[in-house]
Amino acid sequence: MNTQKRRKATQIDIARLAGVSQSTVSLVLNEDPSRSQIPAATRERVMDAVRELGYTANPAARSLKGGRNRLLGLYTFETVFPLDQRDFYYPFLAGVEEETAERGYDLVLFTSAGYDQGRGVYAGDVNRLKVADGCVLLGRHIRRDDLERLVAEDFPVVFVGRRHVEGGALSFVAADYAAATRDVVLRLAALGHRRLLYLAAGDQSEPSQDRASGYQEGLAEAGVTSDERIIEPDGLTADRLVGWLADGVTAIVVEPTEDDRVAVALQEAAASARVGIPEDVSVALLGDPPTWSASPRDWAGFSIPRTEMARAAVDMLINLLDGQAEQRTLFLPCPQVTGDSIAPARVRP
Amino acid sequence: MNTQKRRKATQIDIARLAGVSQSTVSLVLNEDPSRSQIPAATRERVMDAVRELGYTANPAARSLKGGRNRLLGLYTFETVFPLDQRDFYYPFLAGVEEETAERGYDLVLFTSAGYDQGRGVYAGDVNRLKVADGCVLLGRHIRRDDLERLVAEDFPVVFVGRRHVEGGALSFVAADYAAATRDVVLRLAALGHRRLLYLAAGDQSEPSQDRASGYQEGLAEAGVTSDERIIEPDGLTADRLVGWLADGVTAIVVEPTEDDRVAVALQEAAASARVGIPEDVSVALLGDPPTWSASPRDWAGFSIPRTEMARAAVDMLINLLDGQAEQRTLFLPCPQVTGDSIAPARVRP
DNA sequence: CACTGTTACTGGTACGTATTAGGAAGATCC
DNA sequence: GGATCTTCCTAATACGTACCAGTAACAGTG
Repeated sequence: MNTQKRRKATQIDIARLAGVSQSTVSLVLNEDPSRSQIPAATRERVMDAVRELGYTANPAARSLKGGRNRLLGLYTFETVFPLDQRDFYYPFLAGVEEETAERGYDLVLFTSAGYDQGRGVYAGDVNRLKVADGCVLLGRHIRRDDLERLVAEDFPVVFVGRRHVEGGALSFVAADYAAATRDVVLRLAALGHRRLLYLAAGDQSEPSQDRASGYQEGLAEAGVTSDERIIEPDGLTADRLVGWLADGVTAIVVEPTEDDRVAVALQEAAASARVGIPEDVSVALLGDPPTWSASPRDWAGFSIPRTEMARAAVDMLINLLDGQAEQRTLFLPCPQVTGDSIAPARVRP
Repeated sequence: MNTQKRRKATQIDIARLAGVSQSTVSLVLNEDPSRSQIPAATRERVMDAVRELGYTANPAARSLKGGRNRLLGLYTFETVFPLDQRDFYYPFLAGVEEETAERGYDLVLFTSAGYDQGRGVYAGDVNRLKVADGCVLLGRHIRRDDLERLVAEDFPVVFVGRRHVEGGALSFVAADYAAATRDVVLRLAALGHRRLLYLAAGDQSEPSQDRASGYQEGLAEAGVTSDERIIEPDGLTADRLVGWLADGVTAIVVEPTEDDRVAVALQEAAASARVGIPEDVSVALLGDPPTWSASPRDWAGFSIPRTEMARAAVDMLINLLDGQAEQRTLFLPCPQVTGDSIAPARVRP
């Protein structure tokens, strides 16, 4: 049946069998059949040979010729499949995968797993990502130096999320946290809240900055003058919650953290202090709610269009590759979520 | 700073910059540094040039030449990130990713997304997988023809799960469903059950076959002669359940399906018929329980070592690549799960 | 019959890498 | 001072494909 040597059939084998040249085989296989220069008879002969030998083109050779791989990279600064954070990453991954597939590319997964063993972006001064035509970047705990170096090398790269780099030329697709946060503040103001509390994560990442500036913007716009801004790492106790309410706070705006511990702690504090949400205090979440919470609820706030961000990033990357654009930044709107955790401010006695 | 022309640097560029030949560059990059023929001085010069130009090997050229990419493929016959099945696939993906990363490979994700648009393994006669050194395969709804073609081409491939192919030479890492199912039957027999009901999915996939044969084996070994084997697509009603019990069935063995509808339907039927599990009937699940069930419970049965399977598959694939083995099949044991859904058979009145 | 045009192909080369065979220069030995 | 051996490097080639330039054969035209 088959030859002993299991070498793969090449166009040359086809050519020999069909009694034509390799060039002719290539033409038959690639030329548009409708307006071809190859007559039907020859075409048939070649295709018969193709079928007989079970020929399939070698993509390596093909892309070697074309200069492109049709491979897109996905580099994550954290492990791609962290079981405890799957809900956070899943939509991003799904979006990247879908868009990549639709565009006819394949995806190379890079992880910084084993960074200490030299498996970051640069493995021994060599940029691993370069096996791909370009790369989508993702992750909360980024390495600034890696990013800067990538940008300096100007390897085509798009970050999912706003990230700033000294050189200044990092393309990204981000969620418009500023606008969404401002809108949350306006919603609360419209409900009569005049004294807000902002529970921030306390880091200086770009997403935090964007939310903070949107918050300020909202305060100014709504004419809400009173404002407490508190960085709360852990000690979010029932006592403190009660204290804030006594101070006149009627609504709390919570920035989500990686493990959502602030939101969860707040919920627990409220429960143990018998403070009703939203009866006694309104709570808005600046992002998606924790899905793994023991007592899930329908938080008001906004949601992050993760899948769309990822798809847009892939789209942008491919445009970069095609030379359609130099460097771009794109902000996607975050839909407001109505939820049931905010209510009109109670008239103070 | 950077060249205007954004062509990727090649070994020839390095060679020119370092004042050596392309061959020398290749030697420096590939030769084992310890016992190399290239003196340290030259080596340094070349490496400096490599760093300066940010050179990375072109994987297409490399694999065209027959060399290695350090890229492993992961081909899934379904989309990799289907949100509704995430719990099924997640452990596999995690296992593949971990093992791949640990071995110093990167992962290329191939998806059949848009199979209808001609994006299977063979997109227009091109075996896309070939950009990788080898490939791990995964999925429930496989395409036999694609598999056969892959095996015929003898591209290095390992399936996660037992799959049979006409040619007969498909390597795989599978869960030992037969042994695990036999053990489940023996457990039930030890509890005094003499009349079992087997709810099978009704397809002829290899996993189904393995479970079925293990079931028969268990029956024979335990001397349980009475046995009902029923294919139940949908109409699993409370009435039928009651009927089975009236017939003397004391235990039900359920084969999991993709959407776990059989298990869920059984649970609902039992609830509405006020049949207690395990008081009135014991139920064992031949696989992991549905995680998204409305009323989750601790099913007895066995669990599928998904992550281990995936890791073992990657390991096997790398061994194949290194020429350590020709073709291998490996069965991993499935740990029995005690659960609370089985109990001693009630003595019949 | 010389001419132009068309049809149906083929030769040759480039893509970037790995590898083999071998060459030039110097060192070592007698 | 030749012979032999090392050391360090290069030329050449192969991998499989795509595509350009070209050619041989033949048909049509005047």
